Parts: sequence; structure tokens; C-alpha cells
Amino acid sequence: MTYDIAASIAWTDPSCPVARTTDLVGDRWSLLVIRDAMDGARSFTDFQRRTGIARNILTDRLRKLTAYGIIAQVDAQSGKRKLYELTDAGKDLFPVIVTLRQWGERHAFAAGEDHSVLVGDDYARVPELVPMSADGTPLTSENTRVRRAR
Amino acid sequence: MTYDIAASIAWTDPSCPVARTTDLVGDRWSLLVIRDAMDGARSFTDFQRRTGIARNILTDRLRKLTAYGIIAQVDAQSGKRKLYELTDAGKDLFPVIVTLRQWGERHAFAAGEDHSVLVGDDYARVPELVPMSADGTPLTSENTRVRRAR
DNA sequence: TCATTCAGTTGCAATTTGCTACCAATCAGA
DNA sequence: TCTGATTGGTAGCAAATTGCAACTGAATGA
Repeated sequence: MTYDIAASIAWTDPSCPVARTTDLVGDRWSLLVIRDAMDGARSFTDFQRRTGIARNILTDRLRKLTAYGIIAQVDAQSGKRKLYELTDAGKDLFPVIVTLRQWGERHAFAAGEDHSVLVGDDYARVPELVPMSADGTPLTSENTRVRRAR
Repeated sequence: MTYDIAASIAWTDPSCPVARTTDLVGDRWSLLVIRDAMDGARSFTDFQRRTGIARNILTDRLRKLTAYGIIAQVDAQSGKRKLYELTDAGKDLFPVIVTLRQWGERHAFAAGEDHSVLVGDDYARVPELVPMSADGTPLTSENTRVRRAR
């Protein structure tokens, strides 16, 4: 089973960048694979153990994410085991993972429940990501809107 | 603000806020329903037309998102049609939608391809959301890491 | 009143997912 | 170098999820 990226994607909503992104990574497992890649996972077994995903589905997701240019196989000299790592486009999903994490911290835990935390090199927690206009006004769904493509 | 949804959900990875969030909204359609709610969709038919989702699946997603406290049916006096709108927790997904949109704009369109754009009340585009440490250093997957829960 | 839209429901087919078993290639240790 | 464990998958099948088309009963609108 192989994937030809151009041929295999029928965009849900071709003019919407949100929909294109969810078409690429918005399934049950891809974002968790990417989360683990950001946290240092590199081998098939790393990903399988950390996510708990079924092995055939992991095979499929790694191929798709590779076809989409989000991860790549590194050090694939023949006769060596393959490793995966994030491409620049994959690393650029960091803000997505951060906002998912921060929403989860705010809304998906009961008071007192423990969860993992994202910290910088100085061990300080990553501050909350808040959309702002150029002049510093906080932006929300209520003071923004989508201008449709021509 | 927390919800007692823990009883009804078998979390993929209970201590990870990213995984909890994807358990709640990380399927093929929920994020698009939320996107459309942020863009003014309120009725069943609004959502169905904008997303193109199958009607039985939309029924299911609206129920789940309601159960999760992300949308709510706004007080329709009995004998009035129901409308849905985002709760505060739902509105708080705005940064997630914004980062998905911005990644899509950067990586899911060929040069010259047209897409919709998110603007503020002044019609200026929403600036890119970049994780920063308290001292203003840009944060990436390479200078942050996950500190696991006790 | 009567047609039309709305908000679903139902039944079924197609697709996707999750086991479990299996396999060849690679690696680690004696 | 032999040997056993681990890795990186496949294959086959069952279960769950999704999509499609037809149907329904209420709400609306002219």
C-alpha cells in the first residue's frame, strides 16, 4: 500500500487552511506520533510503545506522515535500522501541539489531577499562547472572522 | 474550569494534556465543527452545509461536544428550533484553530493557491502565534521538553 | 392551509481500526 | 560465530466507525 500525496488527498475543504491541516494530521493518532517525535521518539518501537497504537496503523501513519513531508527516515544506509525524525514542516507543528496541550491543561483535568508539563531549558513552564493583534489587543473568535478566498 | 467527563472517557494517555485534548476533539470532524461555530454557524443545517459531514455523524458530534462542555444548546423556548453555540471552553479552543490555520497556510498550499484568511475587526491578518519563554526567547520542540507527571 | 425547511433517525454498505499471529532482518552477548 | 532477543514490519480477520440514502415529524413561511 503506497501513497502518492498529490493523488491521495481529496481535500475536505480546499480553500480552508484549517481543513487542510486536519486532513493531514487530524486523525486519532498522527498528532500523538508528532508529539512523541518532538519528545525524542525515533524508532518504530518508540512510537508504538509511547502511543499504544496498533502496529499496522502505525505503519500506515508513518508512511502517510512521510509522504506529507512531516517526518522523514534518517540514516537509511542499507543494513541499518530506520529512524524517523521531524522535518522542518513537522517541527513547525510545535505551536499546534502547544495549544492543544494548554487547552487540555485548562479544560480536560479535574482539580488536583496530575499531568505532564512542557518546560524550556530553564525548566520554566512554557507561557500560554494568546493570539494578539499587532497593537497588542487579545484576539478571540469574537473579534476575528474568516475572510473567504476569492 | 474543569468538567467531570472522566467517567465517560477512556483516555488514550491520561497524564498527557495533548492526548486528552485529541481524545475530545481530535477526530476527523470535531475541529471543523468548532471552526464553523467560531465563524458563526449555529444550526444543524449550518454545520452540515459548511462541513459536508454526514448527518448522522454530525448528530453524534454535536452530542459529544455538548457532553464535553464545548458547545451548548442555547435556550430555545420550547417549540423553537435549537441552536448551538460555543461555551467558554469551546471559545478557548481559538488558539488551537489559529495554529492549525497558520500551519496550513505555511505548509499545505502550493505557491499561488488561494485560501481563506483570518482577520481582526480592523481587517488586519492575525499575526503568527509563536511560543516564547518569559524572557522572549522563541521556543521550539528542540529547546523544550516534557516533564512527566509524578 | 400547504409546501418547504429543519433536525434529526434508521438501515445498510463501505471503510477504517484493532487484535493476533507470523516473519525476516538486525543486534547483543558469550 | 552461534544464539536468542528485539526490531520493523505483514497478513488475516473481527469489530467499530463512517457514509449514504431514504424516511419522519415538527416548525416555519406564504
